[in-house]
Amino acid sequence: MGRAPCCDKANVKKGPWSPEEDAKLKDYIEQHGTGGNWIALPQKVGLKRCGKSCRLRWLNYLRPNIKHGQFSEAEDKIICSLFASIGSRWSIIASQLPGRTDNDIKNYWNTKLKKKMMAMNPSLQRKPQQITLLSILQSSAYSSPSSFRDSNNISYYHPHGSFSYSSNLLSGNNTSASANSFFQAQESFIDPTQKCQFKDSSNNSMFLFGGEATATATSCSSSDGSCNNQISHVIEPEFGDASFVGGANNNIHPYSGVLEDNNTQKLMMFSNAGGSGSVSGWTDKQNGLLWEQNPLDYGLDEIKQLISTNNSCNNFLFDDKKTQERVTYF
DNA sequence: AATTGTATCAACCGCAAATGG
DNA sequence: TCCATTTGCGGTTGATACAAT
Repeated sequence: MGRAPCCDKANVKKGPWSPEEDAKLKDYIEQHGTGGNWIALPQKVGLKRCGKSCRLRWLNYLRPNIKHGQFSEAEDKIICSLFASIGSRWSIIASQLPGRTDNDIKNYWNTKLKKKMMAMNPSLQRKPQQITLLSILQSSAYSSPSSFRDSNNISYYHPHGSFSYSSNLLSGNNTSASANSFFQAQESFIDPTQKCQFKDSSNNSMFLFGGEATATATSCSSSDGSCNNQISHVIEPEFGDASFVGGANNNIHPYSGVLEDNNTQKLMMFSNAGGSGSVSGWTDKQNGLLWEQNPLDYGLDEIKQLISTNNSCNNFLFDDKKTQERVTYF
């Protein structure tokens, strides 16, 4: 028996707020306050929303004096200094920046400021480091299409360029549903009755998995190096030609894995998120070394080191005690 | 102009802490 | 002290906008 939901999910509206909903919530709270109970609030206001959703909408957008848009240099410095001092405690960081919300700061850090900090200190750029395939298979979890994340929250990416598919790359009579069943089936992850083709965007070749009528293995052999949607690899049903060398049964997220083609000794990574995801295309297996640590993916300690060696932030470093003293909790 | 890739950010989710009976 | 409920938080997702090809 799981945890009781905070509201009746079936009768609750989700997704973006309409101007009418915003107006209702804002008017009510300005006149009556929250009443100290967010869960009961939506009913009082006449909104089909979860109480948590109302709270978030009020705190992040509707309450007075919210500041949106460009962060100033001074704000950047405060954010990076506090991050170096206390880590990703966004609500505390937000309490030092009047008008800014924790969500805003978190988004800003994750999408812009972290990259900006790294760009300012190229000496700290991590050198690409190859790791063994085996170590990924034993420790990784799915992170995002094209990368794996290990138990230290470090992600690894395929070093040979971009490789993604969306459901419209599936050919023939396959649908995104069949793609998902391909990725999600954990024990026999290739359904022998389903034929799935994927396009390798690096050279426009196609590769094929499964299918009752097994195609003869063919390879891409065009003279100009482009395969133009020819089938370049065929994985026969029930692993005739390929081995599943990573996946759910190897402690990898069930939607991700690594295939090895026994004939060519090449490897391919796949991962999936909902109706889209990625496949890596085939890559030579080089003594078991395949993936590189993502040079953009820093851990907390490295970010702290980066910030503390960066002049732009040196004047703003706090110690933990002082930070605590200055924080006001509401 | 169409397609594909990438960045952004609002909103959701699950968990832990806080609260109160 | 216990337990149920609510609140707050941080991580993550997914729709959309924008950029690149």
